[in-house]
Amino acid sequence: MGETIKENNSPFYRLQRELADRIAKAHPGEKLPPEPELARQIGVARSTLREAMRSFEAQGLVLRRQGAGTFVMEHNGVFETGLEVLESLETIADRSGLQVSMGDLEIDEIDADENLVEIFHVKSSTRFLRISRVINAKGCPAAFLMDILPHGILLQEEIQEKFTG
Amino acid sequence: MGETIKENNSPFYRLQRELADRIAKAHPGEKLPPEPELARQIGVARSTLREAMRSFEAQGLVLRRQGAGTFVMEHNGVFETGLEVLESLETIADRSGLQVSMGDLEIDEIDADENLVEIFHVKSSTRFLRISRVINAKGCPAAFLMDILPHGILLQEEIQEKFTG
DNA sequence: CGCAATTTGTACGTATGTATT
DNA sequence: TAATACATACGTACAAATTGC
Repeated sequence: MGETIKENNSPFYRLQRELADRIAKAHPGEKLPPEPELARQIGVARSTLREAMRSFEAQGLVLRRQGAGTFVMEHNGVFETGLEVLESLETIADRSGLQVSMGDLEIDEIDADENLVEIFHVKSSTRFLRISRVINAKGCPAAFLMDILPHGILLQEEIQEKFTG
Repeated sequence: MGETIKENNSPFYRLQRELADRIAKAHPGEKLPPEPELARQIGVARSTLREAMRSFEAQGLVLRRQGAGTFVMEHNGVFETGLEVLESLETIADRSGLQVSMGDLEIDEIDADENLVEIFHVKSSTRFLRISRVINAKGCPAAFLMDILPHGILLQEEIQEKFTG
């Protein structure tokens, strides 16, 4: 009966371990292999890989840019300032006996509008990183938080471009 | 300032709106049609439907149980953690070792746009409180934070209904 | 209790669209 | 312009959990 136990060799579990390992070993800003190749290396379909990768993106561990690639996003410096909002929220929630959790997390890139250009003193072509998330209290959406950061803070490549240009 | 949240005309967004409509019209605890049938009704593939449904589950609007079905979880109660959230943002600055100071602070009221309607599941006429601020690190603007909170909506009645039913 | 139907979960493969380089 | 790479969408098959008989 129990001979052919269904171990955790399930593709899903192995996928997450494999991905977490590769992300952990990669340096911040490093680009992961293209999805088709990475999927082939791990031994899963690309659509399956994307399902797993989606959760990593939701955790803010990677940034996927269409046409560019998937980049490792180790939190560093100012970047955590925004996300630490969540921790402090939980601290407050514990005091008041509320249950607070983070709902939808969306990370994308935007072009600087007038306000951002004025605030950060950058050119209008500058790309910004936007982190949007919903804070749920007792299962209900209670707040919508949005952080906008200069994209260069996270990707060292663009920092160099900034200095050259 | 212009709407910096999102401008989305993609067909995927239309599917989300279709789903949001179905969920809105359903009563709390009601069971949605099976995925294959619901996908057929809307006119998309089941896998596509699931992609959209995933975000709704992440927001706590629906509960999906394998083997059982997808149930509407629309508890609409939101309470007043707003002010505490604001104070917590200042706490973050103190906690991080960075020399962080708050720059421009702007507090105003806005009408819910499509995104907020979808996130908080409220009517489009609902007013929200928006707090915008600039965080300065090392003398330079490092982040732009925006918090959007419901403006005094509280319905605990429906929460109790959930426990009774 | 077992068994089968129902329903969501997982995985794959293919094709096409869109953004980036 | 062309190649690259992620995004979207569809369809299929099977696995796993739930429900009801």
